[in-house]
Amino acid sequence: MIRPGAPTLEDVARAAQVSTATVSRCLNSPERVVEATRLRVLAAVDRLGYSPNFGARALAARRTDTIGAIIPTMENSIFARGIQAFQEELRAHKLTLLIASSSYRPDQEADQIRTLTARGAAGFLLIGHDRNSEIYSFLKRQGVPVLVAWVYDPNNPQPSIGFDNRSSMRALAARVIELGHRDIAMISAGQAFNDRARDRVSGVRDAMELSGLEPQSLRLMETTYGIESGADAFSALMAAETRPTVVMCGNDVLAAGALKRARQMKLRVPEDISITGFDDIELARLLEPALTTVHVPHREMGRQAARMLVDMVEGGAPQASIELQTTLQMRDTLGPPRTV
Amino acid sequence: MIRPGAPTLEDVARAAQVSTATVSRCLNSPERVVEATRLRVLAAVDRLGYSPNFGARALAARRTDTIGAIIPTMENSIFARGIQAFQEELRAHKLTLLIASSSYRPDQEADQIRTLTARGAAGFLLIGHDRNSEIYSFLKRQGVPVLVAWVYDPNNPQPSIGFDNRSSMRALAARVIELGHRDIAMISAGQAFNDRARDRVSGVRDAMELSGLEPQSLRLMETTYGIESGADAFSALMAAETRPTVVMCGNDVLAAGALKRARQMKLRVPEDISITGFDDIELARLLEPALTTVHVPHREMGRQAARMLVDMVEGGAPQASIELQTTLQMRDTLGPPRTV
DNA sequence: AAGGAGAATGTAAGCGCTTGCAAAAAGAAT
DNA sequence: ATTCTTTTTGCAAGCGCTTACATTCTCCTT
Repeated sequence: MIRPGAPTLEDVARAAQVSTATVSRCLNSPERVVEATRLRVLAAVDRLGYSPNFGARALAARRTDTIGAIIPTMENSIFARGIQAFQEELRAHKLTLLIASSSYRPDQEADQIRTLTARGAAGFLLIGHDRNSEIYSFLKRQGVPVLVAWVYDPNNPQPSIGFDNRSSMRALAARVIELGHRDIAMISAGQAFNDRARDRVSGVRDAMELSGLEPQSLRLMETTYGIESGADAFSALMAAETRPTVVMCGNDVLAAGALKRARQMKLRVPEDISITGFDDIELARLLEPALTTVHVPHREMGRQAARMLVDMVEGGAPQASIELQTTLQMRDTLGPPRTV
Repeated sequence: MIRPGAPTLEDVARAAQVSTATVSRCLNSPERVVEATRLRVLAAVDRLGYSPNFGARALAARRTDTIGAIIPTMENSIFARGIQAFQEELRAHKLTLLIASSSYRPDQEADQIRTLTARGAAGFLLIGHDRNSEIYSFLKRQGVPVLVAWVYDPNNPQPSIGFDNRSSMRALAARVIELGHRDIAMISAGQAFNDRARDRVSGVRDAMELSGLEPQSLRLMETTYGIESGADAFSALMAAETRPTVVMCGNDVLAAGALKRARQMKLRVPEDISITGFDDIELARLLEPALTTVHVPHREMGRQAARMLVDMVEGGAPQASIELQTTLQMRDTLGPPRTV
């Protein structure tokens, strides 16, 4: 795991007959070097195939220009669009983004945070508030600011940018109830260490309560993330004596699984059973019938998150959380219940 | 972009009343430190929230334990599964993977290669052979080995692991022709700097030639990557005087777009028009009707790629390319042509 | 109790880079 | 020409860490 021969600044300096300081300046503030010299140096850089050593540079300059982000999964596009926008905006600020994924596991997330910190992350974008307080204190001691995304919680002192998962889901559930559904089931991702999942469940219960339904009557199925999990949870729900008339899913991936299984079971959607999602990923429009879901402004969130985090890292000024609005995306998987 | 207060090895050493060498040993080869000392040191590490500085460590140890991978896109799951397996296998070898994406652009890929090299990548996984030779010579001068994946080309001296895109597509096209299709259209990703796309087109032409069809009669539509692009290309193809009876797509994402547009145009698949894909990503099974495509053993490829690359980085022994087999995944979007 | 082997720890050099300061070179003004 | 600026370049310290080597401490052996 060694790179013995890689050329160094000194090699370039020797080849160009200048000092290492001059080479360094050529690379970092070219205007401070007269053209003749600069050309000579850059030629040497090219000829030798020189590549600066980031570690050494960061060490000497005490600056890394690096931001870290840890997302629960890269396997699907739930976070892809937002992170893409985040990265683009960071690049405009000449910052590099280091991405890692945690597979929805708190321990892995903690690991990745340490790894990226070691590698110079000067600020972090993390998803959701829920995590061990040790991580926050570690980051505080390291002097690394954290911005939480995909949620908005004005009551949490930790700055965040995102949307109100609870009220968003409440709005969708209200629409569901308005259509006449009384027997509601829900497939949720694991609620431990996942405030988004919890809030979405609460949102459904809120709506039930507001409409005079018994919140406890919600048939809740908790499962791991993934299409197959969603499908299996759907089967379990449908195995009940009296079937629900609607299955609300905590996200589009679970909904895709539910929909797939519904088709396998020859159930017509939405005539026999309604299904809803959350996130509005690209997949939602491709499914047949197209998925009714909650649209989240991912790109906007990513872009604004980058700006906020840059401010936090540079200015150190405490940032106020920002709330983004979601919208109901009515498509074809939600209809009135069969017998109303 | 500074982290002023972050504790250093020296801070820990002082707190634990030992030398920095001992702290370093505690962290890297704990068995060389007597337990009493070790406990004291680790306690100090914990108390201070110490995190090692990767750059400094790499500098001193002349070792980075880091591998880089550059994939064309993270936006969809074409590469996700393979890279996931790749990463898991690397982790088993105590190596960290740094991932970057190039948006299918050679210049961005070159950039990312330089960036990750600077950050210590001791080996690279790259997709496909096609790239500027300068990049290869740069990497050679840096002493960084490269493994090419997602393709298998025994004629290329560069070691690779993957499958034969050309013969895989030929097999699918042969099946298409066997079903009676004579009027074949194809939607391909851009062929410039993309040997996979080129090979897949060649594969279709091969099959046509073998069956006595004129390869030049293939109606080829080249487009950028993405669902919408696939949909638009499909529209363009269908605007022709005499419509093709089958549209073969260079990958599943384009096929998803084509299928979506076909539905919008009220065409029945496969009765009115057949559509095929390539890759067999998760989406292929979710589409309605489910997509006929070529299955690629992504996980296997990722795992084996990791093993090969580790060998290359450690042993330096030149590796022989490995071929993996694809299989036809017949599902529901391919049928006989309408009038046969 | 002395000597020696082996284990535990410390000392200090140096990895490749940036940057404050000083020196040298190049113009500008007299 | 001479002096004064201003620009361009070099010198050298030091960023946080690992590791070869030197030193000290333990614990046997005799």
